[in-house]
Amino acid sequence: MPARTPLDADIILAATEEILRRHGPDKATVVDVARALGVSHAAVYKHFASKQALREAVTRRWLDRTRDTLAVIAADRAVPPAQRLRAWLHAVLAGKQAKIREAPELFAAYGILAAAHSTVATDHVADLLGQLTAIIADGAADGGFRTGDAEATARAVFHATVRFHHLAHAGEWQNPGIDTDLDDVCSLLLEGLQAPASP
Amino acid sequence: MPARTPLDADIILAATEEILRRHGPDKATVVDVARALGVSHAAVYKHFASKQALREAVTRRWLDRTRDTLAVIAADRAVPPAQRLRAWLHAVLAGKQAKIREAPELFAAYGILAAAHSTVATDHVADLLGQLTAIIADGAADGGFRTGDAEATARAVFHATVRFHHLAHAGEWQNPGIDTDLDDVCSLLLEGLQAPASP
DNA sequence: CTGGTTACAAATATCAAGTTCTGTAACTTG
DNA sequence: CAAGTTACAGAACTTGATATTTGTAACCAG
Repeated sequence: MPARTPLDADIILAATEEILRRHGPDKATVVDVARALGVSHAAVYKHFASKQALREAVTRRWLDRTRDTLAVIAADRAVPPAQRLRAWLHAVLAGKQAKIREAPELFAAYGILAAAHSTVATDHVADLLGQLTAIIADGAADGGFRTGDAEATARAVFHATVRFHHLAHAGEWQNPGIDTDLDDVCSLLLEGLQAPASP
Repeated sequence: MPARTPLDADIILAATEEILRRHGPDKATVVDVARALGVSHAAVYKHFASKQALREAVTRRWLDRTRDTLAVIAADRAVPPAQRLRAWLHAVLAGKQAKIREAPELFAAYGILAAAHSTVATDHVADLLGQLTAIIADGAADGGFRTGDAEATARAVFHATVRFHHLAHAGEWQNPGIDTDLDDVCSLLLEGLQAPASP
């Protein structure tokens, strides 16, 4: 019996996200997703080539929402670049803390994906690096940042703040001192970026 | 039949390290260690309270050797603090790369220990932080570092270089660009430390 | 021919059995 | 009694039979 509901990619993604949220990434099967939609599991394979592809699509959608939120902060010319950099880095951390709190299962799914070397993870990092580069380029233009290559500098800042955004350190984000720690690293980096001249 | 060999803690530790090296941390049992020494496994328990304690003792010995090597670099007053800081951070990375290359099984054992929240890991970090603090204190005294609290600054530097010493990032230490990456972060941090005045 | 179905092979996961390992205790010997 | 032994209970690991899941193919309705 066909034509119960139309069943397109979006509906499948929403259902998958729900199943993932409920069952967690290890126990969520595509049979579960199909059952939730009232179709056979082969039907979802008409829309997604593999379980891996389905997982990636869900995670990508989820990460893109984060990216868009952060983009607003990164592009806000009203805030001076130094302050904006600090705010952006704190927002990255706060966003991930919120994700863990609200959807630990989805967060775990992202971890599995990252470990599997999916492009979803590297693409997301590239997006964030782009935003960081924009902030630093702004700072070089009018905020007193002394930097030749904004992209290389962005990479260095990203590497120096790995503890505050890389999944491997998610456990430390619960520490009460984590925001102070980030502030301290920010201060050190901003000092370096804003230094009038190098010896 | 007693009194074949004396059997003290050191002999057991050496045998354990050998077994660990050969079998890896998951497959190495205390029965294996005892067999290698030609005694019953209960004999080992006369010297170490538990398998966990035995593993910790082996790892602690191993890490202490690293600590001592790095201490030489940290304490070398002949090298100016800025350069010494850079050299020390590179030595930390190089040391871990060498460990992975030469004794991946022992390295894995350390990872298991760290995950189990053993004090061995936190003690080692404390040791390294102490060395870093000493370098920065030297820099504050005579190397042109502008820092109020050497210990807090050391912590910030340690956090900012997490990618280059935390086990979670061991996979990235194979990347060809890793040394350049560390250099770039070092430069940024040193710029911050040496900045003549903050805005 | 789009959007679904059922049916099936291969890869994976689960579970209950037997086995090995950890840790303790009671025992032996110089 | 120091330095070991054997013996044993419970926890943790194999192992292999069974069940689920993934992914594909051949088939059907509008």
